[in-house]
Amino acid sequence: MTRLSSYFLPTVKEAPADAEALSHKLLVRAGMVRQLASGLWTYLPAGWRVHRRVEQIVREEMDSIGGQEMLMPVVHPADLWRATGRYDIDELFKLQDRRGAELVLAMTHEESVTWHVARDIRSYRDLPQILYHFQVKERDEPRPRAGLLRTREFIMKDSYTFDRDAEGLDRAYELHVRAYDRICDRCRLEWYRVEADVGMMGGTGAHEYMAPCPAGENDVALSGAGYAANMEIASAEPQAVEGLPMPLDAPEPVDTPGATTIDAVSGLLGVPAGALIKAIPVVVDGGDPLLVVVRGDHRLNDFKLRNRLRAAFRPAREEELSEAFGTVAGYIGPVGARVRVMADEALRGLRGLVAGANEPDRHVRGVEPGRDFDPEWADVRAVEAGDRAPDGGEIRIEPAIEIGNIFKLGTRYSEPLGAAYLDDNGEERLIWMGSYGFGPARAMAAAVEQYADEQGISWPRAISPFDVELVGLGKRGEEAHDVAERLYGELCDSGLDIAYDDREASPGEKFADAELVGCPLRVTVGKRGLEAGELEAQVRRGRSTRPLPLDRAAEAAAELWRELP
RNA sequence: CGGGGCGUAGCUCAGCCUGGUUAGAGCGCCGCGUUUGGGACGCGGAGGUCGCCGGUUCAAAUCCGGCCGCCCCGACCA
Repeated sequence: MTRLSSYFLPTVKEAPADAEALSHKLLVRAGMVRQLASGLWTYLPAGWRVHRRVEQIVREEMDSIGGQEMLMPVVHPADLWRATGRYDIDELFKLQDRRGAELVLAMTHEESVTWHVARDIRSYRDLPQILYHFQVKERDEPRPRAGLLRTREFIMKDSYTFDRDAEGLDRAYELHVRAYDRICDRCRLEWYRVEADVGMMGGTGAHEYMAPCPAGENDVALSGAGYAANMEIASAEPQAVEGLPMPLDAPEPVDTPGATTIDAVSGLLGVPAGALIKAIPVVVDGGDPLLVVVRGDHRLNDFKLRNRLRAAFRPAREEELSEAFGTVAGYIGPVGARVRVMADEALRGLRGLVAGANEPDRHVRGVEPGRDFDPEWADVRAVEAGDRAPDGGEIRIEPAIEIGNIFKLGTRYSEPLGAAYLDDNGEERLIWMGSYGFGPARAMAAAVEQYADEQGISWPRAISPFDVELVGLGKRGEEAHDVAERLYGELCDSGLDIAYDDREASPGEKFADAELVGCPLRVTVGKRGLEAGELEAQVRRGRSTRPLPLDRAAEAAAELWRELP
C-alpha cells in the first residue's frame, strides 16, 4: 500500500555534481539512495525494497541447495584475525572498546564461522554443512567510487561450506555454481561466470560472476563461443605479426641512437612493433633480478607474472639496471643478459626479431628466442581483443562489475583455527571449506547500468521496487480520480506491489518521475482515456503504450505484467 | 599512497583572477490564483556561519597558511 503523496521518494531533476557512473546518478535521482559520507550509503525506502527483493532471490536459491541462514556479528575480537594472519590487512577497520580490548570490524566472516564450526563440529557425521548469512561488511577502502559499486560498508550474502574432503568441497562448489547461475538469471542480469585469480591465498579454484556494464572496474575477456575469464588470468592465442623481417643466421648489431621506445625502434628500423622484443626488468620479492620479455606489441600482465612467480615483484629501479642487469634503460635485451630471463609464450618460434643490445644506442636484429638466448617460457602477457580464445572464439574485452564470487578455500582457515573432525576410522582430519559471496547492492547497480535509458531506470520485473506504478491524473471530485482510487484497491488485491501516484502534481512531473523510478509497468488513469472507455498502460522497457479495457483493468494489467522481462 | 579537481541557499552553479553598499541566478520549497495527458504560468515569500581555524588588511566569499570533507585518474582491492 504505497501512496506517493505520503511516501519518502525524493526524486531530483539534477544528478549530484560528483556523480560519474550512470547507476550512481540514477539511483540518487530516483530517490533510492543517499550518500552519508565517502563510501557510506543510506538506502531510502524504494531503494531498500529493491535490495530486499534481490536478497530474497538469493535467499531462496541458497535455501534450495540446503543452505542454512544464520547471523554473525560485525564486531570481532582482534585475536581471531591475528590467528589467521589477516589482522594486518590495511582495509580492516580496527578499534578498541572502553576497556582497551582490541576489536575489528569484520570485512568478511571466514574467521567467525570457522571458529564456531571448530567448536561444535567434531564428527564426520556432522558434515557437510552449508551456512550463510546476510550481513554488513566493513572495509576501509583506499578509494570508494561510483556510488554503490565500491563502498566501505555494504551488505553481502556470504556462505561457507564445510566438507570432509576435497571431493566434498567440489560438490559444495558445484551446488553454488548452480545456485549463483539461477540467482543471476532470476535478476535478469547479463552475466558471465569467469575464471578468477585465486590470488596469493592459493585456493584451489575460483570463479567470479561478472555483470558487464560501462562503470565496471574489472575487465573480462570473453569469446562468443563461451570462454570467459577475468583479464587478470585470461589466456589466448596471440594474433600473428604481419611483416616480420627476414631471419638471420646470427644476431647482428644495429645502431639505434636515441631510440629507447618500441615506437622509436620500430619506426627507425622499419619493422612492426610485433617484431621487437620488449624487455621488462623486475625485481622479485626476495631480491632476485629477472628480465621478462614479451612481444613488442604486447603488454605484461602483472597478475599472471605474480602467479607464475608465486611471489610479488616490482619494476627495477633506474640505479638497479646497471648494477643488477648491467645495462641501461631503453636498450635492455635478453641476448647476452646476465640475469634470469623469462619469455612470454607468444615469442616462441618467432625469428628475425629485434632486441636491445644491452649497450647504449644499439639494438640487435635477427634474434631468435631459443637459439640466441635460452629463456624460461611462461604465459605472462595480457590478452588483447582479437586474440583466439582456447575455445576457438575471438576474444573481446569488456568492463564488468563483480557481483559474486565463489572460492575453494581448502584448509586455509580450518587449519589455523583448528576446525577438524574425526573420520570413520577415528582419525582427525581438517575440514575442507569454500566461501561464496554475493553483493545485492552491486547486482542492483548493475541492473541499473544495463537497462537504463534517457528517461531513467528500467528495472527487471523481479527486482523492481514496485510491480506497477499507477498514475492518477484526476483531481479530487473528478471521475478520473475516483476510477484511479478504485483501481488502486483492485490492483493491490491482485497481489501486485503498487506505487500509486496520487500527488497533486502535473501530468508531466508524474510521467517523468515514473520513468525515472523505473517500475516495469505504468498504468495511467486520466480524462482522455476515460472518454475513450480505456486506460493507458506503458511498458517501461521500450516505453511502448497500449490501451487497457476499463472494466477489467486490474486483471488486464496483471496479465500484462506477467509477460514483462 | 602518488597525480588532478572541487567546497558559496535543499540541488546545480555564478561571483574570487583585479578585496569595498544589503552575496546572486536557475531549479526546488511555502502561500494565493490560473492551469491539468509530458517537469505549465503569474504574484508574493522563506532560505546562506560563503567547509573550519588562523594570518594579511581600515576592510576578506575574494589574498596567504594550515586543517577537514568530497570527487576523478592511478596504485591497492581478503
